[in-house]
Amino acid sequence: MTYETVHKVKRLVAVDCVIFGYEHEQLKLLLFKRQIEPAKGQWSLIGGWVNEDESVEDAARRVLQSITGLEDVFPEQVRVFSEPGRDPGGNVLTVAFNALIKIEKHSNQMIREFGAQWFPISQVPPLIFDHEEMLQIAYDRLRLKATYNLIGRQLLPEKFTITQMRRLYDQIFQKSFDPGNFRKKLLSLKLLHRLDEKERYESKKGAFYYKFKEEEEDKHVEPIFRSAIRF
Amino acid sequence: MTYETVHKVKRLVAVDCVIFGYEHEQLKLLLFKRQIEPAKGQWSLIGGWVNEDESVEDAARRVLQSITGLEDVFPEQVRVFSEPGRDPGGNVLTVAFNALIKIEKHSNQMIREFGAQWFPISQVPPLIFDHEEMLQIAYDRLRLKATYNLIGRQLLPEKFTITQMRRLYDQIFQKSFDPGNFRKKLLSLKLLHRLDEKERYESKKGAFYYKFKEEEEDKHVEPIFRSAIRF
DNA sequence: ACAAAAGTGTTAGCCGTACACCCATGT
DNA sequence: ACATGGGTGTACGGCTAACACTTTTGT
Repeated sequence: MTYETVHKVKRLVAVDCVIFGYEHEQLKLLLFKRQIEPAKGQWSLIGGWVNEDESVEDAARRVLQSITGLEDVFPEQVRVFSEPGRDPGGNVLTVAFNALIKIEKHSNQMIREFGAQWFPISQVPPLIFDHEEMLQIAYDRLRLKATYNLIGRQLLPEKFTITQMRRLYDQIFQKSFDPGNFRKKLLSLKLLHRLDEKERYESKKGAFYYKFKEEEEDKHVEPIFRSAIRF
Repeated sequence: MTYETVHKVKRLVAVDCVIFGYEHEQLKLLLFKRQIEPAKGQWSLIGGWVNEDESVEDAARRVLQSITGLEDVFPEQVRVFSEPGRDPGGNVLTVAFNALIKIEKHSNQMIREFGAQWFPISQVPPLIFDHEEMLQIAYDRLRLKATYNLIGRQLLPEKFTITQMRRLYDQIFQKSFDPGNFRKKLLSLKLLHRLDEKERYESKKGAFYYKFKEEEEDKHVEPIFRSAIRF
């Protein structure tokens, strides 16, 4: 440890996870009642300390696993927040992460244990410290990603209809995409393949289920809709 | 300091700056001969430790100021690199930053003092540790930014011709933009205003100088060219 | 028969790209 | 006069957005 011999300043390093989920045709955010002082009992993003010999990605995965019980989450860095005084409890450098979660899949018991609650994205309560700024930036990043990648694999069920995907995009961008145009654009990407099975509850006619093609993991695409870019 | 009472792991935190410049119609990168072990004498990005009670942005600005003598640099976060073992000298978490510099403006004396050298972006030597990955990601980020913002204010002289701006974009995207189309697109953004003065060296006819409008600082625009997005 | 969502078709307009072409001027 | 980059014009193709229209089927 070459650098240890000279005295260098070390910092407390944390991760904060912005956990998005999708349920009842609503984009939701998972928030927590803070367990420790300061600001105990107020709503916040879920965070955790980064251990020695651990990457921030691993720390985020560890935190997400402990909360949701899920192993297959893929947290993505948003950015670092390190203004002195951003956390009244100490000089903490935190790395914000985005995570997408299937709400129905995770353990609700864990959630209850941690005093957590899903909030519709349009009805988020006041948050501690700079967490509202973090959320704003994380949400912007999610929309940017949704513009250039077809997201939904981690938010929708394994098989889903075009309409379900459209409703998800409606939620993310807070607008209504044209059903016909959305369908054509989506299928033109060739990232999905149709199953021989129909969804029969949402419409009389029934709508074919689709799945993501396995091989097209996170493929970078042209903007889904030009108008979606603006925000 | 609430969190200090319980023992928490602290980390060495550094910043690494990816410094882009533009000179002789070439996009360049400022690299340094590393002054300390390990890997002393090899090429690297310039880095620095983050002090207590200092944001990573402030640390990046401080490092850039100490190297270039410039006060008005606006480092932008790229992302965190924190894999254990990424730096053989110790367990260092580093935040990568992009910075754009007017090459002719900064103090060359400082540069010499630090064993620094400008490299054309296409002729970068091998770098230490994970700095090549950092550069790759930083460069991708620069191109993304150049797609949605008109950059150049910090790379070109105060007044410049449309052709000079086009050559900068040619360099950034490693392609040749069509002169006529680039001109029309650029002017349609209405981010520049024309001066009553002409550049007289590069062509017989002479080309009007343009300046950035002061009020349009970092305005978010539609993609400059659709084809520029792909990379 | 009607409603309601699935799915297809059509059209107008915008915009990117390619490329032709004139302009101004120093040699 | 001619070469050179500055600057303008045009035309084609592809895509978006708006919306009409057909299909299917449960009630």
